Amino acid sequence: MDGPVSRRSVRPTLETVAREASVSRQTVSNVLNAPHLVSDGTRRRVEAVIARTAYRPVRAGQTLRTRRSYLIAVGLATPAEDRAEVEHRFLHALTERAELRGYRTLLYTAENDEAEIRAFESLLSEHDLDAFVLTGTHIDDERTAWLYQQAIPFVTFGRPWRSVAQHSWVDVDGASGVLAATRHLIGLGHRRVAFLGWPEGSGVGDDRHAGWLAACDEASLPMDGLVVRMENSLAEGRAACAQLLQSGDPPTAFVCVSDAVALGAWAELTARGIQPGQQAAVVGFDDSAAAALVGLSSVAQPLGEAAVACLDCLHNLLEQPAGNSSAPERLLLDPRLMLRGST
Amino acid sequence: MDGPVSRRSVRPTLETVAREASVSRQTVSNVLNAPHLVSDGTRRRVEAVIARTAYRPVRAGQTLRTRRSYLIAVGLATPAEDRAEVEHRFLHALTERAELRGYRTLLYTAENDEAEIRAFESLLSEHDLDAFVLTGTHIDDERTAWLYQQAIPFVTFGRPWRSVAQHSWVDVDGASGVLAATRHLIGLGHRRVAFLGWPEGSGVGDDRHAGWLAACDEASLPMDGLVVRMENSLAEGRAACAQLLQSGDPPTAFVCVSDAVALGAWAELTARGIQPGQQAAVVGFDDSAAAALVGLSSVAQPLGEAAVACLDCLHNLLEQPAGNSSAPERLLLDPRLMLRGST
DNA sequence: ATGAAAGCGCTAACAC
DNA sequence: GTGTTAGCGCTTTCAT
Repeated sequence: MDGPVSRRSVRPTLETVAREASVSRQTVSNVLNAPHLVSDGTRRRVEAVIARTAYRPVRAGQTLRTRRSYLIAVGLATPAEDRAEVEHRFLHALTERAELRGYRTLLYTAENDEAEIRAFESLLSEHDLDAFVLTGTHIDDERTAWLYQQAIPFVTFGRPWRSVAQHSWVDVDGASGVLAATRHLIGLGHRRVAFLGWPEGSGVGDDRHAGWLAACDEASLPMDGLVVRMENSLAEGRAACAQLLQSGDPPTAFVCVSDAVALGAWAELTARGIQPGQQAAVVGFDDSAAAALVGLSSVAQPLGEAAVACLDCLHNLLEQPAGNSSAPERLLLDPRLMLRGST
Repeated sequence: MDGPVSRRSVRPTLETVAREASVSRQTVSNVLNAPHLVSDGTRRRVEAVIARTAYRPVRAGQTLRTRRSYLIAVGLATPAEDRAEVEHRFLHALTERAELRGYRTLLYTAENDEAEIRAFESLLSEHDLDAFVLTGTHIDDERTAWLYQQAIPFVTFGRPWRSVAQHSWVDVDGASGVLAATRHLIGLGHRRVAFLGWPEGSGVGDDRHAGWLAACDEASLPMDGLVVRMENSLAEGRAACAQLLQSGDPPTAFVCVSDAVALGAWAELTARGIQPGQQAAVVGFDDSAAAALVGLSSVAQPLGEAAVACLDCLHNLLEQPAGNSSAPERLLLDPRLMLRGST
């Protein structure tokens, strides 16, 4: 096998291509960026040289000139046991689709809003980032306010919760997902359907709760004493399930705000010898690997679609003729109910 | 609140700073990149102006001149239920630590070696990537061969398995992790300790198997009929556990090659009314969220350390005076046994 | 120790 | 439709 060899052997530039095709550098540039300005003959001749020499424009030159980097920044959430999977799948879809459009995704980390804004500043001034994709939107989000104020292109995966900033966003309709799940359980004959949720006040949690509410309401099912709120953990989900089972008229189905909580309920049922899917039903949210592993039905977010939608939003912001800023887009995607053994 | 405002208001350049500090652009550049060449007085004066104007060098200019982008590319694995968590934690640590050293991480995706090499090419020629971090090394890895042949700086998280390419790598000592786990079980009094592993031939799986082998060997414990090999899934782990339990002299402990397999064993034991941690023991590998959720003991990879080590390797490759390529580094990190209820 | 000149690769603006 | 000129922000080289 050959040993290492310098990779700097031949590196065609615009100049090289121009010379070989007997045109000016500008014409080569036009073939690439504004082909309609070039006559067919010239265009083909230049394209042939480009293909033969495997010429590729150097981004740094373009960036220096145009202030566009074709780089999109994405924040990487601090590893909290629960978010990793969703984050990973979204990121993968986003990166893969961005590549198709000639963009690359750049990662950054930040512990809080303030740190994230500092990250924006340095990303912007150093690498001329074209746009940002934010996740984990929350009430009083300083990040979106800052970006909006600076007129920097961005989109959030997660709708704004009481935000002053006008911006494009993409989100998954949690209420609709939970509604579908609850309806399914009701259709199966369940008449006492419990909801294991997060404490009130988190936009996402309240949204999912609303879906359960709507389903029970439309079927005129009881709701009193069937809601338990807790932090997001298996242990708490398990305890909540136990608590409900001990009540006089226990539920037969458990709709859960997350897979962690649902797995807790699942564990409690199993421990009591109650087979999920037979004598009782459980549904989670997020379609995690663990859910698939134990056969837990769960509401799956369309992460690939969400990523594409985010890129569409950015496209509209970035490829817009300057000054002509169109209205922000809002897109709510429907999740999909993944049915497994637990229902 | 104020409406959006153009962010192009003031953008100090070297020129700006030079003028305000009454020095040449070159001196400002030296203050930043070679402070020892500048007299104390001048340096302080220039630094003051830099601070006041919040000047930051534009990477595109530097990159154009020096062919260094301060960008490190990392491949994002295709979402396979199992890898997401490890990948996410490694990526987070890598990005966070890279930022501290003035580097940013750029993501790319690729379905296979060939596609990944094409990604290298375009990343290199377009964005002048400084280095690559690869994961998921495997036998006959074309990626490392290519990078090595092109003399491009890179490091792998995962040791080379029969590779011709000489390169720096960082890996976690799976054998040592499983050895520690098995020893722990033996110390607890278990005399028939089973190993649930992957099919032979995967470097990683064989490595972990070797740890179990060594522990049983040193304690003169039986090994015959105590190994079951399977694909990585909960279902197969469960079946394997059931199969072993039905044998004449069933094992009392199960050392597993992954959390997925271990969770399968855990599920089978629970279903049979055998309490993991009481009448039987189970240990997994990777310290996944699911393991923490159900109280499964597991071997945890030191992902943060691994990320730092990868960056150290890259540092040595990148900051090296040209031509003076030091020998590749190899680093095997010890994992940590996370003890929970299942043992 | 500091400054001046040149040029990295590219495209905007304008001339023809 | 094509070429010429200028310059994006930075660092290398060389002169002082």
